[in-house]
Amino acid sequence: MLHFHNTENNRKEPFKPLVEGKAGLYTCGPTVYDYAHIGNFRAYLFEDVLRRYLEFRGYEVNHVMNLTDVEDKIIRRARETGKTIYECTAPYIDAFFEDLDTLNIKRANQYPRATEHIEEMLSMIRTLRDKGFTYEKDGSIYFRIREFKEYGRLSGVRPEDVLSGARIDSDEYEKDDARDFVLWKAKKEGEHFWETEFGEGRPGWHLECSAMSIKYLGEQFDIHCGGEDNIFPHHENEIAQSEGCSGKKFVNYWLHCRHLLVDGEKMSKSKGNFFTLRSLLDKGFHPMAIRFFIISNHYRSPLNLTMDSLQAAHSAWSRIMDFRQRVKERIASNVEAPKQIDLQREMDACLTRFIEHMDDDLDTPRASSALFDFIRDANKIFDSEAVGSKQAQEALELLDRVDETFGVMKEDEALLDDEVDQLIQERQDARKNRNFARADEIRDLLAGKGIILEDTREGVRWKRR
RNA sequence: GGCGGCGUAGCCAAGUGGUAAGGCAGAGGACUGCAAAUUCUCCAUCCCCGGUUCGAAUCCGGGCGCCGCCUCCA
Repeated sequence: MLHFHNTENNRKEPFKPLVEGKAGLYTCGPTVYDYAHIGNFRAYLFEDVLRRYLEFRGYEVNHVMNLTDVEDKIIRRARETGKTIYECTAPYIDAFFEDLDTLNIKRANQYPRATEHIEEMLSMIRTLRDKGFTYEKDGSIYFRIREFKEYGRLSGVRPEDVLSGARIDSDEYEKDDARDFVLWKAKKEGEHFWETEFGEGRPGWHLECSAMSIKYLGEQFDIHCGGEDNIFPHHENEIAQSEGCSGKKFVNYWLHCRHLLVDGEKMSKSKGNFFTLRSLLDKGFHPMAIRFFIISNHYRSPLNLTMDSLQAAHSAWSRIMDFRQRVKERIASNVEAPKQIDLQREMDACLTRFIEHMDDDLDTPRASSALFDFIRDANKIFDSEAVGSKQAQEALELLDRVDETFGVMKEDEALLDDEVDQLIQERQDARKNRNFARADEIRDLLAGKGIILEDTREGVRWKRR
């Protein structure tokens, strides 16, 4: 039985979807004013694993991720550069989707954009106004949290505590109460705006997620995710708005991932520990190693990224890929052999443990240990030469089954240029003639090009890096 | 100040009452022309102090240390 840790009550609960066999999933997406950083991708990877595992478990998932394409920083940049907000965000939207592909993140069913859902947001404001949740001040519309009795249900932040915080900053917009949040922001001079019944302005950030999730998933849906920093105030405010409108329970399961740290500290540009996916790739890290590093840690634990930990993840990932390669070679060899009962038992155990651990709030670290245990035991059996092609095929199917969720076993295009191909041939000839000096010379040369050679009984095998 | 989380081997990281998964790194052995890959062996008593219990990394209390949120930052 699948269980999730629900932020709302801080407990693990069995997952019961609203509709049998289906799962509605909303995940807070990027603000597209810059390249997403690796911390953002931790959240998207966690959500990808969640979505993949739900599908693995037979759920039909409707996954919606928003693109925040209008907010203060975007508007500021547009004003500074003289471009439209759409011109400012377009390149980063493209980059975002490229990065998703790089990390083998499955596409959501919908990527609604804030700018295309202004009407839905206005409609919510209208309803909230009619129900007495809002007030207007200087052209902006605010949500009065006092009117929503359950405010604080998700985060545990009690309204009366918010004010005691030392860092309340409300100088930009005047509110009745610093704890209230804005639904509609009056435009300032030179800013992008929409002409509406509430005046010229733009939507507040929290509103878009409520409007779009309700539009695509309904007033009630199963799962809503984001990074831990979204718990308060963003998701707390979403609940207030959404439930204020509908009068119904908005979301049944709130899942949040902890932050990714770099060298033990929160990423920030000023500390110089700020990485985009692209900058890590430039340092030579393999995208699948980055993916494995992130998904093989538990999503509710802080994750500390260091160059060493990425390197270690690469080694671990290589172990998986080396084994997979070995299995594929065995399949291709067309060897007949009686079925290995031991291997069958290990395969069954691997899948059983994998499911058991993933069912337990997506315990990917333990799920991966089930995989590694299998790889070790299977390698041992393969060493004995006792596995036939047919059973190797079954082993490959098991790996693929696991990878439906992990998504780390994406292979590189297996292309070698002619020069490298010739060098490998030349080295094989040299080895035959026992000219090991030349053979080693070539191996070192190729290593310098990032190509690693392994001499196996079946012949030479190569891989990158 | 308020809310929440964490502290397990050199590093990463599971494990929430019965005598510590897994990965990386390291040492040694097997295999190999040498490597690589693979495999075998070795490598912790769980921040500190009390308490509960037949029994605690796991529960309770108190410390110490670290982190996040309370700013439209996943």
